[in-house]
Amino acid sequence: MLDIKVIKENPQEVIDRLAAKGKDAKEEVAEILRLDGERRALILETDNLKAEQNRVSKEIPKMKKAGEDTAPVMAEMKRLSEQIKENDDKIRVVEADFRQVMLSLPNLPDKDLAPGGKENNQELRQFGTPHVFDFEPKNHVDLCTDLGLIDYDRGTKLSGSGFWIYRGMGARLEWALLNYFVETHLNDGYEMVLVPHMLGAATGTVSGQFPKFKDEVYWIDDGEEERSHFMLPTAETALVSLHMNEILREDELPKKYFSYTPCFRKEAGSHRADERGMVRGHQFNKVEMVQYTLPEKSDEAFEELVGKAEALVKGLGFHFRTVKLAAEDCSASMARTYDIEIHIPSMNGYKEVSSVSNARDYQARRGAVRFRREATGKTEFVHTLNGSGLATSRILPAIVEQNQQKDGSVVVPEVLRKYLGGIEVITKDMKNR
RNA sequence: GGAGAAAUACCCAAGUGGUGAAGGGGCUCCCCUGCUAAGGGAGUAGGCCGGGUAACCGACGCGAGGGUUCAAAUCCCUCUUUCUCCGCCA
Repeated sequence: MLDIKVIKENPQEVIDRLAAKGKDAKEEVAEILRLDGERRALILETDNLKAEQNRVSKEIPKMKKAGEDTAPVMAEMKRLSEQIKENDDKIRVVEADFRQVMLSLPNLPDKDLAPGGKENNQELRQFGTPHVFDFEPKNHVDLCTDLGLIDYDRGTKLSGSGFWIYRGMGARLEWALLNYFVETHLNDGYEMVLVPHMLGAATGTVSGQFPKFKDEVYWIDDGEEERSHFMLPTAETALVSLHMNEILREDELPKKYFSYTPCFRKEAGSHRADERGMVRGHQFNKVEMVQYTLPEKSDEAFEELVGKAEALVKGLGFHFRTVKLAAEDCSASMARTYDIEIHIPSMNGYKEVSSVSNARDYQARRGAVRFRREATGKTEFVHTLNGSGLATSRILPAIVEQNQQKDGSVVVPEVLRKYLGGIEVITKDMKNR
């Protein structure tokens, strides 16, 4: 949610900055200003009526004690009471409308972002060089099938298209990756948090996935939406809501968390021929990092998160590039996002393995996550940041494709070997182990 | 899943329709006491919203949301959470 003060003071700037994100907010901004004016006028009028009501209410017991006739006052108060009720109803409607429009506006992109979409993304840096093969490399679907790492057919049998099963060395490799991520984050001083995989609707609103993306998550039960649960699409949704409606102490910040969860997404209509295998499924494993910081410290925290994600990819020995997303390619809640992309030979291109974002105070406003500034005693909104560290669903395909050898075996990245009992190469004869 | 009880500030807790939501602990400041302990005094209810340059004023505020009433912590309804008991169960 944006700050109403900023919208009021400089509506044109808000419109201009949202335009960079491909959002024409002219109508919404006008509507917000109109509703805000209406709201304030109603509140002013009604507060005065209530002040009058409170004042007279205190007189009534005194009058009764003095034996005065209170009937005329009561009649007057009855009218006042009805007027107040009527106004309160109006305020409720206006505030609900106001909130709805406010929630629908995306976050302002940082000023240094290129406007427009993907085509304006800017590569910041590269690490390493793309792998070169002296034989015809196989794609990860064939490799995973041949090596018995992934059982696509039975995944489909169990749950339909978009699901797969990790088996034997495949499951162990997946688990090794998760262990590698967990251990790294622990060493960096992040708190490990295991969250519920089914979340209440409010969490989706805080992180900014709702109301826009309600149709992209799996809902568990019918009935009233506020009481329904959905399968979490990313641990960000849970971690960013952890301190909803709390006032944190300044010295508690920054809070650094990470979570491992499966992530569940409908991915409706996003199937593409070049995304075979494990690149896009309805369920995938991810370790997610989240920080809550002081506003003036969020840029620093952002660089830390990007550095951590890069270090994980580097540790696996991958060539990657870090890309600064153009305004329109950032998701609605985010002020800035860097993607880390690795090369997947069979896809002839780079695929995102981590996305690190700074939401600034946008999510904190939606969730009322505040801290008390010691110097002033006042509350302020925290900044929230998140980054994948990492999602395995694209790392495992990259490992098997980039580390494949001519005979179809796959070299295990060195950092993972200690989690695999020292195994250095995965071969066909390891099936079902 | 069923029955009962509960939810008031940092903690404990009083308060069943009427002017400022008791009291205690803790915390902060002051006094006294040669240190300590003890004692005395004062302060300590939040957050949001509205008006105002500000001091300040007003509205709201007793788990949440509605309702009854001139007036609700208090009465009614719905929901949430916690505790106790019963049932079911990996």
